[in-house]
Amino acid sequence: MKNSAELEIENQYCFPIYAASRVVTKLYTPLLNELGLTYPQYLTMLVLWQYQNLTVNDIGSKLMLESNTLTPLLKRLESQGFISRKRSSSDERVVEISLTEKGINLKKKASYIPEKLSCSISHSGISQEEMDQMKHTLQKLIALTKEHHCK
Amino acid sequence: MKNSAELEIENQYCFPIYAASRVVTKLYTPLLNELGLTYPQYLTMLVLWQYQNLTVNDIGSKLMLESNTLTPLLKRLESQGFISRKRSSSDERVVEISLTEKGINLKKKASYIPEKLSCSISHSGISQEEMDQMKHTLQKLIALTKEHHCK
DNA sequence: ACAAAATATATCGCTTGCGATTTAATCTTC
DNA sequence: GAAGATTAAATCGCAAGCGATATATTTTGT
Repeated sequence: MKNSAELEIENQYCFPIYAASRVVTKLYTPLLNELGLTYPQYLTMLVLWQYQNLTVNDIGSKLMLESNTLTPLLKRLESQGFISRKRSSSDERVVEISLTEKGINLKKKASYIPEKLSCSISHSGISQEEMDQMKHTLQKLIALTKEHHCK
Repeated sequence: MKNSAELEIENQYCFPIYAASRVVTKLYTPLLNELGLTYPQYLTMLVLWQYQNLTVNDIGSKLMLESNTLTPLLKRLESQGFISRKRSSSDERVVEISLTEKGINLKKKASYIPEKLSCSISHSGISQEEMDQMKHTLQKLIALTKEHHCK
């Protein structure tokens, strides 16, 4: 079997993104367990804390998720009592998501999470500058969604 | 509601990793569909093409996955005829994974994938240097798995 | 005004990913 | 060499994630 370096796992550029994504989720997990949230649920709460009232589509465009993922996730947040879901009266296709009192209060409990996470990350020896640079590069990658393909 | 910048989605450092990971998977998907593989299955095949014979644990340590994820995935690769699974005779706890003829042949069909992907990525305007830098940072993050926590 | 297109959400079926536990085999230690 | 610890896979249950499709509503074009 030919040994092509391009197919070696160590030479993959995308594998570290996949692996790091799972590592990050695991860093969040113990913190989020205390709030009763998963990581995608936490991201959803983040945008709701920031914008208060959003439609399913609004949330989806901020998180790059669609209704096939969000609808069940939002139903779980609803059954936990953090949000409420209501059909818009002006457009019956739209479901408006809003925070309940319990959902609003959760923000206080979540406020220390970013700090805890930066603490964890600082142990990896990644500087703020490095983190900013990485974020910038990742955002270029993310922008690829809106485009074309190579044949 | 207090508006703490740290909880704003745009200021999250980990969200881009999560989002980029899904973007990358979507870039691979049309290419891998032609081979009949998913992205995690492709990663598994990569390490098998490189090392030929590995145990479930070996694959897991290279991909940072455990048997609860790998066992079903490997059974799917087996039912597709790409690999075979056999209990080790020297240690009956161990399952040895090896490539079938069909699995070996798949490597040829996969050989053009890295090139196609770099083509896609080059459209994002990310330089090779930038990609290397990002990989390096991500690997530091990944190394956090092996550690400690912040209280 | 009415048919067709577009839009928003939901549903279905499948694969991943993982925490927790189980089962079976091997290793340690006495 | 038997008891207890360790190890390797597998199993279970659940939440994501997503392609494909369905359903309902609104918009558009004529």
